[in-house]
Order: sequence, then structure tokens, then C-alpha cells
Amino acid sequence: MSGDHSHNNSQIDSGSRVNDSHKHKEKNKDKEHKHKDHKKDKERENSKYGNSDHKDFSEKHREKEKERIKHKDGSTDRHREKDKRKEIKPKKEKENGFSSPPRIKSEPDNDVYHSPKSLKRERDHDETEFKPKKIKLENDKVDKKAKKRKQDEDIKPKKTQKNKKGEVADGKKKAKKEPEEKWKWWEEERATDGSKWSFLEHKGPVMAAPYELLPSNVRFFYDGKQMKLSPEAEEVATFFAKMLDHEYTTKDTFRKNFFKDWRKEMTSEEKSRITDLKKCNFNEMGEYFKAQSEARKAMTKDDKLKIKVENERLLQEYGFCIMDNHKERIANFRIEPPGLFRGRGDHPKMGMLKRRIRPEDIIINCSKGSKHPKPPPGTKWKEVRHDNKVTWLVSWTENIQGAIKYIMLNPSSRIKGEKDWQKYETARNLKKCVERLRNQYREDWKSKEMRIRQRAVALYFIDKLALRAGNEKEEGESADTVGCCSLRVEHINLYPEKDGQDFVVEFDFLGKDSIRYYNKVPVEKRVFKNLQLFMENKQPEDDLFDRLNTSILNKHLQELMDGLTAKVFRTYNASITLQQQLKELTSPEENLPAKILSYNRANRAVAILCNHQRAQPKTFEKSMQNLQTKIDAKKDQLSDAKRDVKSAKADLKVRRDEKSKKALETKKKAVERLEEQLMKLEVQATDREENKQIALGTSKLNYLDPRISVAWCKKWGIPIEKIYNKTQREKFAWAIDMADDDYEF
DNA sequence: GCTGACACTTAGGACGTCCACT
DNA sequence: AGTGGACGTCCTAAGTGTCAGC
Repeated sequence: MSGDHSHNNSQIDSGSRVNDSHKHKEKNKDKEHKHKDHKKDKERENSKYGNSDHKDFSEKHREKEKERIKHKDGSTDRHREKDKRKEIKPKKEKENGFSSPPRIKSEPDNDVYHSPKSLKRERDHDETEFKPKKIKLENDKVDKKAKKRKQDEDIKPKKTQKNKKGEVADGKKKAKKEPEEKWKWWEEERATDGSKWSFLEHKGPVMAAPYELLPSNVRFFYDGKQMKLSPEAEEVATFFAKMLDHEYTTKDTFRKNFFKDWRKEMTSEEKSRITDLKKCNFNEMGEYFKAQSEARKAMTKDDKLKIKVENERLLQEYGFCIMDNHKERIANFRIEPPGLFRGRGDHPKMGMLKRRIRPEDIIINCSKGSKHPKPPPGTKWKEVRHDNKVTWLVSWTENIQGAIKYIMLNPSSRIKGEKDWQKYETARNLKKCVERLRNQYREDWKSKEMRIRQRAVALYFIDKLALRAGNEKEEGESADTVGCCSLRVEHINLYPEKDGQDFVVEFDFLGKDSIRYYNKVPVEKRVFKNLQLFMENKQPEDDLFDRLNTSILNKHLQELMDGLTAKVFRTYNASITLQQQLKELTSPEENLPAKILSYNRANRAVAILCNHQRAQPKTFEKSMQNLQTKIDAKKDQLSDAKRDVKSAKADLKVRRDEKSKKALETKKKAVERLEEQLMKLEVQATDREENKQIALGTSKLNYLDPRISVAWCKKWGIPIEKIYNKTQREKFAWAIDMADDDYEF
């Protein structure tokens, strides 16, 4: 069963980001329908009792069975809490993590600090095993000592490096050495006390550029008359003007939200005069920005270079931090600039003003003993804290959803890499027990308790279809999207028989980012019957799994396996599918491009499973046509070349001289070359066609154990660069270093 | 048990850049 | 030299999951 995901091939074709036209009901309904309201649910269940003559599925036996379940569920279940209460974990020691005093560099070294080779852990038998984070407390002392020792020694190479720096003369040597001297954090011990770092120093965020007033010749008109706006109102107006070309400035919600927030920024005079968005004319502003971006494109090389250099300087200054003796790249060191919020899908808050973030909104996180980042002159940070139990360097609260935003490290950093590695190890643990779990949930389909049946069916979907968990969302706060646990009755259709298959479930809902999930899946009979049961007497907008949410599900999963949550199934199924597909699709005799096509196909199978879609590129049709033209031309060339060979052969027969022989050879070579070129083009066309609506990047980056790909490359002698670009190689450095050609996920 | 706050991963699109081809 | 198109980077929204406090 594992990895058998071929059934949902139909998914992508019909899917797309859904716009307003997609038939999803406005979710205006009262919260009473919401799952949380169990009272209501019970009422509904109870009312079902009286109604014994539903026509749909009337076998006596089934009725009885159903009643039994309902009774059970409605009454005693809730009181019978699990005996298997989770053991109380020993509380983490509160030590603030600064067990060893942070080492402060008076001046951050420009280079990575290298750990001495002697310190590196010997490769153990199973190199890929991940050292569990939690270790017994008794070990703590020993471990800390080891850590401290390591840190002490870590410092040494730094010194030698500095010496080296003095002798810049033989920089060649150094440059050559650089790649192999990359810090291999994966060969070192990991902190075990829950602390994420012991020393952290950074320069703080780069604030958004201040607003620049429009030149006076760029005018705004209200109701046909020119009007000079106050700076605050003008800035917000420019946000709208910059979007004039976008469809969403025509959307009601967008306009309404924008106008409401814009008015808040107006002076009282402006407010009283500007009362109707339709009467606002932003065209000159829009033109101005268009002209600006044209000008930017048309800049001289020199000017472009200047910008590049400036960006590089900013990156060098703010783009790195020092964490535990190593210089690490920061992922997003810029504060998000103000603008108009554009959520994805049918977002109720689209068009709202995303406020400018001031230093007073920003929390800085760094070591006590580090050089604290300075706020811009005349301002203060909201707070400077020293919390080494978290990984972020900077945070602020955004005004649209009230969510917290963070500045964190790059995926190539130790702190992200360890987490990533751990993720795949958890998924591999799942591999070891997935059959047991599958048997278990299949058993649970027959449970007497409704909640357990629901849990089991939901888990089946998560496993088989790689659905997301589906947390509850607050209504009206974001687009109406769902995952497995939050599926509603309206999101599935049941067909006892469809297209020659029995027990087909048709899914049609909006998932994350309002990407449509559409899939028709034959399921086991028991699942089908259960679904019928779950849907009985419910309204379309009622929850399918009214006795289930992600927290219940994850609690259950945690009991089945340490570290198991719903999303682990996605990781597991994605990775195992890649591994299987690679095995299946790669044939030894294929040449390099064909092998890479096979890899992409395996990758694609995963992307389809995970429903990773993208909008078809706007230029797709045209570029495809171009490619086809090329192919046709190549074919013509080829047939010409073949004809040449024939005549050369004939020539040779007649003349029988060296010259004709040579000529024939040349012609033959030409044919071979053309054939190869043609094949390359055809492979390219196939790949592109198959890929038009599918995004491979997401799964590659987030779901596929990189060691599988690395092993595949090593096994077939494929250069890793063909699979991973530079950024990806940096992110997966750990995997590239540790996986051998025989790695098994 | 429920809720909200919080931390962190996963996601697609916009846009810039580079490179092969003409 | 110009250009189409692939590729890479940046951006930030939208998920997942945990935990503390009631």
C-alpha cells in the first residue's frame, strides 16, 4: 500500500487557484454550525434518532449498528478518558541556557569558524541516525562539559585563521581550501537542554525605506478636480496606484477595505471631501510608477552595478549573524515594507493597509553579552530580550491578522538544518511502524465509537492522499480553506459506483493558499460506509468529522509513535514515493538527460501527490510552440542528413575511394549528432508539457529526504548539480556529505 | 478541555538575472 | 547585440503544532 498513490493522477488537470468564480458558498453562517459546538452536534445526533425511516441505506442491520454507535458516542465516551494517560515528562531544567558564558568577539570574523578535524565525530555504523534531542537528564552534566570543551577548542582554529589572514599573500591556498573547510555541524553534538544557541549577535533588521513624496507634477484628482494630498494620505494612495493594473483593485472587498483604511490616514478635510473611491483618479500616479520601473530597467550598466554593490554591502552588513562561533546567513533581514495586504484566494481582508513597522514595534533577540543592534537614531526598540529557547533574531506583530513575524536564519544554517534532518528521521521512524498503524486504523473503522471511526477515516485520508491536517480557522479572518480534519460535507461526494470503480469519493475543496484539491478516489467499502454515516443528517456546511480536530488526532498519533503528527505522513509518503519511483523509472542504459527526466518524473509524482500546483506560465503556449517549431526544423534537418548518407553510400559504391569513405563517415556523424539533438529537444518538450501546472520545487525543498536524491546521484554517477542548484546544495549540505549510494530512506 | 499566543515550516507568485540561441 | 525563456531569489502569506493559563 505504501506509496501507492497513482490513483490521484487526475488531480492536477482540473485544479487551479480558485478565484471568485469557484462555487464555494459564502461562509456567512452562524457559528453554531461549527464543529466546536458539540452541544449542537449532539442535538443533531439526537434528533436523528426519531427519524428511523431514511430511505438511502435502509438495511436493518446497518441501522442497528448505527444506533449502537450513536448511543455509545453520545453518552459514555466522553467520560471514559484514556487510561493511557501520557507520562508526565520531566520538566525542562530552567537554566536559561547560558551555562557557559558566551564568547564575544570584539570584531566578527568575516569567515566561518572552523571546527578542528580532531573533534569530529567518527562516522558510526548508521551515520544517518539522528541523535535524539531529548536525552536523559543524568547525561546533562557530561554533555555540557563536552560541549564546553568543544567550544573552547572551537576558538583555536579561529586564531589560526586570523594569522592566515595576516598573510594575505597566499590567499590562493585559502580560496582553494574554502569548500572543504565548510563547517560540518552534523558531525557535532547537539544541545540537549532545549536551548537553541548559547551565543547570538547580529546587526538587527534593515528598516523599510522611508516614503518619498511624489513630485509635484504627479497629480491626484478627485471628482475630476486636482487635489493635493497630505503626505500620509498620499503614501497610501500610491500603494493603490501601484496596483492599478491588477485585477484585484476591481474587487469589491479589496476596494472597500482599502478605502476604509485609507480614510483613517486622511486629514479631516480630506476625509470629508473624499467620500467615494470611484471618484478617485490615481492614473497619473500609476503612470509615474510605471515610468519609474521602465527607467529602472533601462538604466545603464554602471547604475545597475551601483545598486548591486549597495545591495551586496547591505547583505554583508545585515545578512549575517554570529551564532555559537559561526557566521550564519540570515534568511530575511529586511522589515516588510508597508503596502496593501493581498491575501490569497478570496480573502476577507484583502486591500487593508499593512502598516509601516517602526523600531518601537520591534523586539530584538540576542545574547546578553553581545553587541546589541542599534535602533535608528532617535528611536528605540520595543524590547531587547535574551531568549535562547527560540531561534529568531527579530520579531514584530503585524497589524492585519495580529500575527507575529520573525527574522530567522537561512536554511543552510545549523539551526534549520538540524531541524530538517530531524524531520526526515521522524518520517523514517514512521516507515518502521506504518504497517502497524495502518492495521490499527483499519481496525478502528469498525469501532463502536464514532470519534474513533472518524479519527481512523481521517487518518486514512491523511496517509493515502497526503492531505494536510486541517486546523480550525477563525471565520472571517482569512479565506475559507480546509484540510482533512476541517473538511465539510460539501467538500466530498460519494459514488457507490463511478467510471467502473466501486466506492468512489470525490474531493473538491480549497486547501492551503486556496489551491483547489480535486480528486476522485476509490476507497475501501468500510471507509465508504463510514463516510455515509458521518454525512447523515448533516447540512452541506457541517463538518464531516464533527468528533475530530487536529489536536485530538495528533494526541492519538503521539501515543502511537514518539514525535508523530499528521504532517509526518506527508513527509513520509512523499519521500517513500520518490524512492520507489526512482527505483522504478531509472533504467541503467539511459543517458544523462533521460535519467534526469526520470528523476523529474519521480519528483513530479510526489508533487502531484502533495497537490503542489502552479499557475500555468503565461508564456507557456507560445514557448511550447517555439519548441515544437525547433523540433520540426530538427526533424527536417535529420531527414535531409539521412538522405545525404544514402547518396554518400551510393557514391561510395560507385567510386570505392578513400575520399567517399570519409565523406560517408562525416555524414553519418552528422546524422548521429542530429538524432541526439532531436532527442534532447523532445525530452525537453515532454518534461515541460508534463510540468506546466505542477510545481516541483516545493516538494524538493520541503518533503523529499535529500539523502534519497544524493544516493541516486551517486549510484548513477549523476552530478549533484543536475538535481540541486547552489542554494539547494547549501541547504542540503548535510545530506550531500553523509549519504552514500546505498542510502535507504 | 479550550483558547490564544507563539514559534516554526510550507507555499506560490513576483521579479530579477543569466544563458543559450539567433 | 538582442531576446526568449529558464532559473534563482526574494517575499510574505498561510499553514502546522505546542504550550501555558484559564
